[in-house]
Amino acid sequence: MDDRIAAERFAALAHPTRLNIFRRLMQAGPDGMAAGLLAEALSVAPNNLSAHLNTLSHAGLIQARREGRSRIYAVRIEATAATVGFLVDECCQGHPDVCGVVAPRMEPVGA
Amino acid sequence: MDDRIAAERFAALAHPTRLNIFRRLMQAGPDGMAAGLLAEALSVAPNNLSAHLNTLSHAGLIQARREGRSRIYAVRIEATAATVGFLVDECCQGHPDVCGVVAPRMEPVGA
DNA sequence: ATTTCAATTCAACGAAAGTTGAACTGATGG
DNA sequence: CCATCAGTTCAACTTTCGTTGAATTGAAAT
Repeated sequence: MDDRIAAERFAALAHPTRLNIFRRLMQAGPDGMAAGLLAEALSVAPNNLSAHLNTLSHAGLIQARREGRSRIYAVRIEATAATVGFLVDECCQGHPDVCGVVAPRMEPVGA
Repeated sequence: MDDRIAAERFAALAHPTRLNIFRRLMQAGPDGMAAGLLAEALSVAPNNLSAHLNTLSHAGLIQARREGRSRIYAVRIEATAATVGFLVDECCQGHPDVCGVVAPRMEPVGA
């Protein structure tokens, strides 16, 4: 992944409100969540929320679809995974032990 | 980890130059690297670099020590690991498969 | 057609981040 | 003590970000 894209994605996550939005959308799963519900759940003004959603969208971390008069937002899983992967790769350079935090609980299927 | 701290750390990484600094310091390992060498390696003006190092420092991602007239910077591994962990936890909420991307090549021992 | 609801867009403002060049601190060597 | 080298700090400026309230789009219902 390009450094600039990575930086843009970190920037998108670098705000408490957006981090909350992201978390909620992650909890919501692939079906996503309407903007209005997000606004209410997080007590954010709708126009304000729109701006934040736009930032996350532009960074490629989320995606919107229309449904009736609502707009449903959902996390873009591949992009998110790639971002995690990028950070992990950065971290592991020369120090794989750092990444131990990521997948320490994995058990071989046959165990 | 507190959301605000996480956001601050993402913000610290949300800049191409700082991302490069961070990567170099990761490569350098626990011994770290002098500010001057970093400045030369990354072609960044020393005062500018100082500002970025300060941002990363304040976010807790790196640490400085004095050595002669140089100042040596090194990554704070625990903090870095915690940050990766935070992001992974966020991502896995309700969708553990996302984290699969991190370690997709793992083969069950018995397979 | 008009009203209503969901959400975004716009213009304007204040606050924060990034950059630049000059001045400064602190350690080393003559 | 004076010069020098490493690095930081400072003040000024520009750019970008975040927030606010009002106006707008687009879909649904009457």
